[in-house]
Amino acid sequence: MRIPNGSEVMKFSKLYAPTTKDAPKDATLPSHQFLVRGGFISQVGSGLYNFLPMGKIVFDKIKDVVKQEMDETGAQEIQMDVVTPADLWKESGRYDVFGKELCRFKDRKENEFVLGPTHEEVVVDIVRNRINSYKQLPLHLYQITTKFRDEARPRFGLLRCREFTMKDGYSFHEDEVCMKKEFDVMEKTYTKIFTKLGLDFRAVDADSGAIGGSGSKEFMVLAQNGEDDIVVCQSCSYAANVEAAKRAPKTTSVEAPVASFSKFKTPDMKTIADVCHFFKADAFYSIKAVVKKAIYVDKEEVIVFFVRGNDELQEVKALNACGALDLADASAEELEKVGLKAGFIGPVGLECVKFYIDLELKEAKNLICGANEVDYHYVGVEMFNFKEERYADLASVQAGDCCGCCGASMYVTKGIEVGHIFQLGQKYAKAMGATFLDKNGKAQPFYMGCYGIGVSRLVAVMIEASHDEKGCVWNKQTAPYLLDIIVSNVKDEAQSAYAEEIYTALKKERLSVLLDDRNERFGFKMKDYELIGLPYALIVGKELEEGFVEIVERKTLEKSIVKKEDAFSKLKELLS
RNA sequence: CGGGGUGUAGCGCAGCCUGGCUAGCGCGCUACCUUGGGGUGGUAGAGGUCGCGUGUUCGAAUCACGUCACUCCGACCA
Repeated sequence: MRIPNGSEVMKFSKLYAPTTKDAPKDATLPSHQFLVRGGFISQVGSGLYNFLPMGKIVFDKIKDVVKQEMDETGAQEIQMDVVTPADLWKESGRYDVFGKELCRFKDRKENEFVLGPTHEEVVVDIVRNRINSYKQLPLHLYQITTKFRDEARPRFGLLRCREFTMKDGYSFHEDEVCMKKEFDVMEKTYTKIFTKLGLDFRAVDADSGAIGGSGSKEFMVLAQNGEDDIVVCQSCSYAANVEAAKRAPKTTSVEAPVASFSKFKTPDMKTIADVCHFFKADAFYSIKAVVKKAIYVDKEEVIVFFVRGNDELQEVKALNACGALDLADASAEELEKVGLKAGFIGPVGLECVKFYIDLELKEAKNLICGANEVDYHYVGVEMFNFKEERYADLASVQAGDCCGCCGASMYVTKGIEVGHIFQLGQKYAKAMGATFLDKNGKAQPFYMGCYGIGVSRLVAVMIEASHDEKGCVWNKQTAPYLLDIIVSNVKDEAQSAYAEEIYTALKKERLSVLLDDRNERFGFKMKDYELIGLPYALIVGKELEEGFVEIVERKTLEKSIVKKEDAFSKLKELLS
């Protein structure tokens, strides 16, 4: 039963929480195992999960935190349809761009629809022709609803589902300054939300992917099992997703292989290691060629990306540089077809394909690179005379690289994305013809921002961030109940009566408690308690005869013995 | 999308290679007894279109082909 302040009380004998000893065999992550074993969620199909009663309570609690903070900023909650006419997606141009993750279908009249993976198009449709003056701006609308993305490979339980719940907000502004202001408000708001949830997180610079726009920041919960690599500075506050990370230009103390420009025979030396060994040069002074097949809406094209020999290509950066929809590995045949000599590719004199060069190679000297001729390399290469547009940030920042802000060493860690905020600019408003009249009476496309939080994912993140080998360790903010009253032996009337009494008293105080009144053995109930992981337990057992009960803290599993008449006030203090 | 694997009771699995008794085991479930501070012990039970389809065969969970679902590694992923 849900009592008025939003907390819950329940008797375990009535609770639908099918706990199990065994986890599904595909559950590899703690959050997946414990949420299934603890009876919070159940899988219904690939990437599709049901929320059982306790999972639903946790979900609602997280949702409440998000909603409260959003409302605080003046954003207004709405609800958009999950089913969206495909025409809107064609208008924005994303119908072709979004790829197979966008689930498309037709109704009985053969009209095309999509299941919304995000709602920029719909929200623009909501405001266009209705907001028509700068006087009506800014405006921020948000929703907390179902999204569907047909993931290529759903996995990790709630962390990578096909159907999931997200809080997505969209703001409209008359100019960039106002948009940026809201962006900052959202950064602060998200910080409040994740702090309230008790998570260890960082706001990091990010790539904006298929959503588009210029500035974007991701909120990453630091967790070993994260899917994203984050670059973090050891000394200053700089942190970024590796897809967008910047660094101070790489340097080396190793002496340069000074030489005048010339061509050398390098038989069968196809790797950086081979070539550098041959010339006795550090890989820093070589140029690595990475060949990719870029996929565009209407064509495919082989493109070469050049980075330093001791760097790696960052694929997302490469993708952004060439503006393709996707990059795939190029096959040996494809290289041959366009005239590339695998193992001997270099930027000098390269004319048969489009290519990009990492920014850090600009104006570099004394380099070694392929001569675009089998078994030959150039030495003494100087990077001049390439067109400006050839240069782009392409290299992947690695652990040990120096921070671009303060120069200190940076390290790489794993994170789980729980929020992402974007400055969209006029991208969608322009594409969809959504304008307002500015102060000068001129029609302008809206400036937009968009802000997402993975609400259902957070249910799993809470556990990923807080568990032990026995099960979940919920904090008070998100626990399904705050306390489990464990009756050691329900056949002992004194124990049952005492437990019932304290349960009723706490219920009156509107504290969220669970009473384990099941006719099960003590060990069985304790295992369930530890698995479910409520913040506290009250054990009503054999010491009751002597006038004592025990309070257990889940986090430490420490037990403290208290007099039975002191338990109520002690618990009231702990749970409030 | 590329490469593997699996599908037999609610869950976890054996049986399949080498076709043939009534398809088993553990956990869970039901009833009774037992026990009552760490998933107690016992007795008796219930529960299965062997994913689906076609084929081979006297006979298919077992072999072949097809199909669907789930899943693992990788790629991908607001």
